[in-house]
Amino acid sequence: MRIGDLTAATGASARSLRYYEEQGLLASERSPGGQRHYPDSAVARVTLIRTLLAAGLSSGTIHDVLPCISEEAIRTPWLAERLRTELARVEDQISSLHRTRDILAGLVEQYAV
Amino acid sequence: MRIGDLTAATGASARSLRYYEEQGLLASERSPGGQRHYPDSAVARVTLIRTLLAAGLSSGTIHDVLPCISEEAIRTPWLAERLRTELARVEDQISSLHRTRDILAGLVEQYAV
DNA sequence: GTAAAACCTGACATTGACGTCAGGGGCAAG
DNA sequence: CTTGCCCCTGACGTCAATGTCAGGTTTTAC
Repeated sequence: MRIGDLTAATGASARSLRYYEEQGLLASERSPGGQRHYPDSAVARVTLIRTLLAAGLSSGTIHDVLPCISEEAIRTPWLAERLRTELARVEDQISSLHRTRDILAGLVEQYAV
Repeated sequence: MRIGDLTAATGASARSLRYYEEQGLLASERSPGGQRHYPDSAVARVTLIRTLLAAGLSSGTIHDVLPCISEEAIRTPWLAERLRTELARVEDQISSLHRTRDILAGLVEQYAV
């Protein structure tokens, strides 16, 4: 599939897809004319990238962590540590969001009276 | 208390506190010489602001929503709707983070073997 | 073969919550 | 009264993901 198809399938803009590639998150092959060509698996890949981005992981972090998701990759203890760090960060963020939700929910309830 | 005390008490930089004030999130009185002076309640206020910012609310949104937390404020249906919108957004974000956590936790588990 | 649609690279613009620096005052202690 | 520290405003810098525009090439459809 070409880049337009991938934007349609994922909702990510062409600009974003090129950016993901530039950051080493997404691979593409090129047609003789230089146009990007993606395998079908790219749809899932992009979706995953966007999920992680939405969770606040930086593209750099995703770059470090993603290869070991798709390819069976380098299992260094450094990477394991990195994963644990990110996991802790995400869990902190979840607790913080729970507090915020409670604050907002409390307000909404007040206004429902 | 002066701005330095408030930074010490909250962890927010002086720059941030001035920014919050500029955005209408935080009030201060001024000494004759023009220096900011805060009541003790400002500590809780700043903490709350930071919690909401960390949850991804913009300063504009917080500005719309905060008054009704501290002061007993204008209960317009518009505000109620706004609160519900933000609540929904935060809950979406929580689900998204749960997915991310599961992805990361799965990876961490793999590496624990 | 030609027009239209899709794509390319490269570069500058944007947004939000700050950092940081410059140049200048306020204020308590000695 | 001056020294040293805290504070002021204003303005420009930053960072990350993305928008956007320009100018040119490739692919598709007829």
